[in-house]
Amino acid sequence: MLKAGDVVVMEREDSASQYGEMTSWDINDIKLPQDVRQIDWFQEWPDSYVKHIYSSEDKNAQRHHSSWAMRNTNNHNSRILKKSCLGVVVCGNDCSTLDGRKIYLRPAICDKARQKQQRKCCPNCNGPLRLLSCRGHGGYPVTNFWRHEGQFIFFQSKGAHDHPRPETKLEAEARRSIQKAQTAFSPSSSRLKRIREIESLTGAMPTREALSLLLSKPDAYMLPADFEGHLSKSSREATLGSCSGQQPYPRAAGEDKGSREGLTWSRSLGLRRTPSTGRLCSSPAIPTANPPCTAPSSRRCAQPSTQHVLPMAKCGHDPFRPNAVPLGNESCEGKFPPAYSSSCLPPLPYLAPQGGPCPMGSGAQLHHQLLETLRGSERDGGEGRCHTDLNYCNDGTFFNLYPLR
DNA sequence: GATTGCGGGCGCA
DNA sequence: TGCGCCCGCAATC
Repeated sequence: MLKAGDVVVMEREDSASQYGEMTSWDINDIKLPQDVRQIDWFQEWPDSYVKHIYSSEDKNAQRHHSSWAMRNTNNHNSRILKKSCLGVVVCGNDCSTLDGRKIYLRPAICDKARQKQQRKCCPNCNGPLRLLSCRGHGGYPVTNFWRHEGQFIFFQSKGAHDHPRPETKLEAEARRSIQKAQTAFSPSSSRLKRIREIESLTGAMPTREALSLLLSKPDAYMLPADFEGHLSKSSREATLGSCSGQQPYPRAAGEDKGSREGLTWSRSLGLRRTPSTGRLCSSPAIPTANPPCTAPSSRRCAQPSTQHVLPMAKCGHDPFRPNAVPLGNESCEGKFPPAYSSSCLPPLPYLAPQGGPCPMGSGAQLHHQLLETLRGSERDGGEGRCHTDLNYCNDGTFFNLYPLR
């Protein structure tokens, strides 16, 4: 089996796909090449007519993973797995956040779940959601083919996506989890009720803890255990899957434009910072009002959360030509090491705080308090826990997951 | 509940 | 025959 440092040379060329593109094999060939000199780095966002050869030990390749929303398609060939792109779910009102970001949700893979998803409303403006189908392959969805052959997994993509990138699977999962958590901990949650009861019974000012709960958004950060577990799990999975497998896969620089791009956009969701302070850029991202949409802000903020918003004009991104983004654009990219991809670090959803300006000063204080609380629980939780989450906190990302108002 | 893989079946070119 | 698509099922998370 292939391992890092094995016979197979894994050159970190700018274009790991070059070899794949240059090869003459086709996924339908009876016999695929086995004298592979170079395997490719896993591509999260394969686009256009590309071919890749992955190691059979590549976890992502094993799972036929793609950050595009790909559904299984029956090609009546058990040797070749075929998947077709579902496109992206956009806001029917074509709304944007104040800073010009668009809503690009990940279509549910399951048909039923997708239909259900389309009955839901835009997390930004409460408008209808619309599925933007992929027509990048001669009017048909882009198709991806996977074929396991010996030590390698052959990948072939046909068609160029003619739509923006949806949120990644991790982002979508996080969004669902947060929505779930917010539903479970609505303002009428028992915890808040209890605080109010205590307050009314004692007639005293709320305790510091209770104050924190009241001033901040209790239902935004008082998460159920399973939610925390979910995020941790996602972190672990992503780390195991993409970063710490048998092969210490750093991403191939150039060819990984797509992944970097996804990274960039993901970062821009949760890691916006003011350039000067390095803190989170709170104001532009806060949809205190949303002219294009008429939905009440309370509704927006009721499920703020996790809208997947992509930078448009601000970062000069054209979602249809994402690869045109200059790498290392600090204004758009986060501070994570480039070796990390969005599948390494669970992309964090952007949480739109409830209307009005966000008091960063007191927010930071409460945030610090929250961190201390979490650190305590982290210590209580034992050694086995993933510490990445706290790193997120330190990185400020936690602000976006758990907005303070 | 959602995802994923598989396979039967249908229509079309 | 190849392709796209729909559907249902089972396993898994």
